[in-house]
Amino acid sequence: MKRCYSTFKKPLNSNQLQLFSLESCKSMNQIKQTHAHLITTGLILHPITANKLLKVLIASSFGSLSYAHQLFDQIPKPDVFIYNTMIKAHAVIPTSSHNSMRIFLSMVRVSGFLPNRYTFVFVFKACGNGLGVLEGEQIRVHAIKIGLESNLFVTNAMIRMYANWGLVDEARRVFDWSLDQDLYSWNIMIGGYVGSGEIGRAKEMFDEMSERDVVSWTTIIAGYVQVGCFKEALDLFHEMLQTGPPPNEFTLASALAACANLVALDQGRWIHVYIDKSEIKMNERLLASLLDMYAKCGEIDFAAKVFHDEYGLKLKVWPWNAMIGGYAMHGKSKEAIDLFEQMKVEKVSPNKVTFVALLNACSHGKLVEEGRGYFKSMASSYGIEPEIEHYGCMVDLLGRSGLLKEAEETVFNMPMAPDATIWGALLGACRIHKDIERGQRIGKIIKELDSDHIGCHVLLANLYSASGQWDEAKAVRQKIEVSGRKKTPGCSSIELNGVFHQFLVGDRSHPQTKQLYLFLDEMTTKLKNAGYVPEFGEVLLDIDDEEDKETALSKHSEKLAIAFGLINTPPGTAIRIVKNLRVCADCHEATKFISKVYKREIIVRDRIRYHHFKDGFCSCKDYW
DNA sequence: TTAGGGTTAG
Repeated sequence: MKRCYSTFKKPLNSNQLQLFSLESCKSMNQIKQTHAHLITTGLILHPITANKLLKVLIASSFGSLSYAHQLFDQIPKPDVFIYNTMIKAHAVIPTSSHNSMRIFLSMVRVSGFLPNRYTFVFVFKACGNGLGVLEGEQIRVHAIKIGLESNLFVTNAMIRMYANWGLVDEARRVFDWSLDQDLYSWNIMIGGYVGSGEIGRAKEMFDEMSERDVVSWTTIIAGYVQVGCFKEALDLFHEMLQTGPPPNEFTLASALAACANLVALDQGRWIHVYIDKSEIKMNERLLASLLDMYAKCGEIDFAAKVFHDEYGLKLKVWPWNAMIGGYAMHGKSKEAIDLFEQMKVEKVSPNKVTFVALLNACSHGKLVEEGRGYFKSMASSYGIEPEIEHYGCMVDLLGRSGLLKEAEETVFNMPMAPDATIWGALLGACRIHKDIERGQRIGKIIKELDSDHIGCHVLLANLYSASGQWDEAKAVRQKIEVSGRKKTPGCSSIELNGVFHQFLVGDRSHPQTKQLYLFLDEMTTKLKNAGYVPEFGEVLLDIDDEEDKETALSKHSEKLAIAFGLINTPPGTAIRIVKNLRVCADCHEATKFISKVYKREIIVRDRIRYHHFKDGFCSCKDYW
């Protein structure tokens, strides 16, 4: 406001006045009015004015790229600036990047301009953002001819382009050949390795850096989060706090993701306080990470409080998605649906992630009709075409609620090829409802596809053993072993005073092992006295002896972790466990009894959702 | 002298 006032006090010439009114445009209508005015006064012929109008159209939230493009087509003699502005605008939109190329070629061939270093930065961006290697190489030849290939900005854009294509070795070659590299070059390379899943090489480069800024740190921390090394990510975050630059909102979002996945509530809370105390600007993404952390640490009600307190960010879709996803995880389907309806009232447009969360909520609450309705509304009411993830949700929803035929039909009628997750959802449903015939049929398809998804084969083996067909189960297991692929071992962890303790099935590596197993024996007896009966259907090995079956069950990783929690925490405190796979029926039953017998709240997060055990009941109401 | 490169959900 102050600046506007002082600008008005100074006398302006008509040109300045036009530029000023352009920048203060608040709607498409105002832009159109100004545009008309620029035409009548002839000012539109001035390249700077035309470019300014283009920029407003491209950069403002209400502007439109197609209008900008129309304007661009009407400019009789666009200068290099205007060309570059248009190339850049199209470059950042993957579906539009071919337009960048078209404009570039027209600039060179029709107008006969020599591209400058800015031009190449934008065109390379477009190439890495939706165009192919052929186009990129073609542009590279142009750059070499003009002698701009060695310009640092251009080189960095090229490194980024190759990294985007997944050609990280070629990116590295450009990096190594480059005469000088700066912090950006290094950060782009590290980001490239991270994007290709090569966290080891990313870390090597990170360690070699003579100087690291906040982006270097954030990239490597986010990289560890991406590959599931949450502990390493958090360790690096602590190292950064001690020796590195102050974290920014990007860093904290990644650190929160690590806390969320480790169920490290104390550290997550610490970051929340850090955000409030420091100058970190809360944005919709950081808020979403914060809500996700609270939800994943079991504090869904507190997440809701934070969400409602941050009213200013309620116009963005990210926090809504985090909350709806959080409710879904906790099986609070009604709350998730209410929030989605509230979102409509607030006129926040949902995106595809919103529907994944919403359909998951329906799935966990067995809300078949609602799920069907929302799935249909995606395309008809919101213009969002369902993607494979949404079909996955539907297969899961239908299958788990027992509508196996409809679930199978959904898979066969999908507009895209089903992936391993889809087959897994269907097979999982067959297992829950003990539909051997269908399961075998699905299993055969999976075998034919020779899916790399090891989980599918394991599910098939489990389906056989759950129905007592030990020979078939053995055969599938042997095939898995022969193929040399490894089943992900069940692993549960618990945080105690900031230290994580991990347990595998039958783990004997923990220092407290002896005490732990003694406690487990005692615990099993107590549970049985309270009415607990082991569920042998979950014993996946061909064991004849009842007693041995029971021993196999009692060593499941979540039981070990819970026992460890019971031993090491004061009576009455909640125990938080995180498991990498789904919780098994027997552990689920046992944990209900533990919560009652030991008077503890036990919050277990499995691969898909939360189980909140209290007084002998679970929040999932035995439907998961 | 109106422009440039790197990092954040399911």
